[in-house]
Amino acid sequence: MRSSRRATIADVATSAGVSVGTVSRVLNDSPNVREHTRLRVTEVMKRLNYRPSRTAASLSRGSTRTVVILVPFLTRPSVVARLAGAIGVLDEHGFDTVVRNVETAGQRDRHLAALTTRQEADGAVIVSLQLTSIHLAALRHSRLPLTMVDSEAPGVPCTVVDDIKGGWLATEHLVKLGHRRIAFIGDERVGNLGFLSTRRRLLGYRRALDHYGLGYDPGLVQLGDHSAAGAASLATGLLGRPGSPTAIFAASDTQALGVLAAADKHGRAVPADLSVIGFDDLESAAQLGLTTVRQPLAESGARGAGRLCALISGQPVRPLREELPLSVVARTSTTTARRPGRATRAGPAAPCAVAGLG
Amino acid sequence: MRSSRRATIADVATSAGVSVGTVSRVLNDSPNVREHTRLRVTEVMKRLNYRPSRTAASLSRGSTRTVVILVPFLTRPSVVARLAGAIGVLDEHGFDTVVRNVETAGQRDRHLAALTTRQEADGAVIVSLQLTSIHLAALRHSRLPLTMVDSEAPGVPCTVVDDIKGGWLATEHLVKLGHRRIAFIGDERVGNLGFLSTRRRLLGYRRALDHYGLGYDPGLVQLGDHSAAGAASLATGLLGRPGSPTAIFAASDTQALGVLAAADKHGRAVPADLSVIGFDDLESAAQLGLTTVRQPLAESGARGAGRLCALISGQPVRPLREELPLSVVARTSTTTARRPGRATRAGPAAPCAVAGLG
DNA sequence: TACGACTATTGAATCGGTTCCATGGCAATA
DNA sequence: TATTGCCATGGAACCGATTCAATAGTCGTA
Repeated sequence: MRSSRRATIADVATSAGVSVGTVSRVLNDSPNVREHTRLRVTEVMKRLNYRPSRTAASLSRGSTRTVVILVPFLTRPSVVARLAGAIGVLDEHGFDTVVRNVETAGQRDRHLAALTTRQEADGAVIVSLQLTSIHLAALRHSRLPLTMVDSEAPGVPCTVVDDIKGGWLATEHLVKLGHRRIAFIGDERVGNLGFLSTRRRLLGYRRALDHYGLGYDPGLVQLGDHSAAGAASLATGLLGRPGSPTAIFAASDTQALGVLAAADKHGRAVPADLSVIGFDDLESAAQLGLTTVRQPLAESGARGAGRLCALISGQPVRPLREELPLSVVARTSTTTARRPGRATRAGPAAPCAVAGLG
Repeated sequence: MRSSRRATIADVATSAGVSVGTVSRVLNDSPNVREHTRLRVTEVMKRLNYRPSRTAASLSRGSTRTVVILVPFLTRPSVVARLAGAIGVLDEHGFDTVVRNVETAGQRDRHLAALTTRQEADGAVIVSLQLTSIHLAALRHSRLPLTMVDSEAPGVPCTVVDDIKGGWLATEHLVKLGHRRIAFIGDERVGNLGFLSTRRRLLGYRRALDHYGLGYDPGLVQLGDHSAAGAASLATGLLGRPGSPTAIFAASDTQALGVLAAADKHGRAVPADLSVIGFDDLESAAQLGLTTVRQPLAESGARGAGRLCALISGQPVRPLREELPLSVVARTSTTTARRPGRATRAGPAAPCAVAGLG
């Protein structure tokens, strides 16, 4: 009658009449085990309902085969896409992925502290979070293998896109369609959190306006929270007053969705009366016919994870800063601007799919 | 000159002139440490750049403070909502969450096997995955604390909704608006994976049709893949032929979104010419004015996680099977059916927000 | 027959904590 | 002053694997 406690490698060894070393070799598929021995051991393992302890293995091996990924605002579609890309690669490499979600500055600091003050994982991927120099110093000091995705820090391998260029591309797309009054709708950073990328897209927007000789009207730049609803109310504000824009660049597809809803509410047909361009190229963008700036979301996560695996196994990662491409995907939410005298009404102007704002 | 190897608890103990037991007590905030001693030890820890090993602690403590969550199709918004709910609760309880994503039957089996054949975590949450009796037997045999969310198995604490009732509610909503030709668009299960819930919603749909004396037309039931694009093409098929439905019930909001796009493409105004109801109540549903059957997604994950924590700490979880409520959220994508003679055109029929199908 | 080469296996040290038992010191009580 | 009890601490066993040096066994070859 076996005691109720779990069987250990020692129990298996005893029961099979071999040493623990041999059992360990069986567990790890070492070639140096006679077939006959291997069979006997596996059989005993089954009989004793033996389950090797990953913890014990980690301790003696000195590595956990676990990686932490730190993401802000897990539920945002763009974040999930990156996360899924990362988890897929890590899984292929035999790593478990611990996901830590950050929604407040407090959470961010707590999780970053955990990363540096405890020895928990073989490495970490940090997504879309900007680090202060204090955080960075602590991370460096901890010697934890680290990569970053969609944000960067000196000396840390990172995978990014050029958000300034992205802002430029979106704006340029609208300018070349003849738009002159182009608004920008984005999200504000709350509590020193949130995505830095909006700021950079805004910068690209301003540079493009400047480059094409269009004046910058601060009244056309509206920042709120990241939700579609937030963007919708900002757009409502823009569209409800005189001199409203003929085109809106939203800093994310999620916000562009809100803009579309607001346009609907105002009876502004898209794209005939209002052009809208987003950012990210989520699945729903394709679905809604939203013109957008595409960035490789899943791939960014995959690359960040892949580079971390390389780092952990001691391979060099180069280049330290890796930039993925952006491109405008033109769909049916943007078209040429109407001349002031309402001369042309160009481009496809399909009828309505959706009614009202929830 | 310290060697380059990490400082251990023994190093700290020696350097602070105390025993490892005392250092451990400091680490774990035991009250039985003199303030003076505590200070000295913490100071040495800082000086030596000491980072306690979570692995070693797990091994000697006998628990990992880690939980595995198994989810299918991580990128689906409904799944993410559940996941985020679960991670939030687990984090509050001090658990790390290892996320394993399942997209194929092979992955499912591999991950389930890992759960049962190795000792890796203190517990697991399984989301939306149907288990065979073999899986279940293995899980039982492994004695791993386990809860399920959005799927169930005998003897396992689970948190679910009544999908049959949900299907009924959606259909009833349409019937009561006067619709007689109501189509169902859902996703097929591929490779014995995918969500069982669609089947059950379809069942509810059939029962409601039957209850209200409407005949069942198999031609009005279309199953494809889960994507919005897939649903769009199914809807296109339905709308393009004679005797097309006046209302469509989509098994998820994602698919409803595709239906809306298809309606748009066909020049069918929603809701005037076609009513659409979805399922889940994602954020985008609210945004698009989509009528839908709401289920508490984040809460389901949170409850599954909470019940797992209780299970791990040895508390009883009751009831074993817990059902969360469903409700119809009426927005502007459904309205009363037009009489055959096109007499009335009731309900709000707002103009268009979006143009075309990507 | 003896030697070397190679393979399968043993046994013990090791990883870095937690926890329990024993102990010494100090204060309160008799 | 002796006894009781509590509190802070020391010391060692223990968690369950991996790994490495040492050993026993096998085979081929000179």
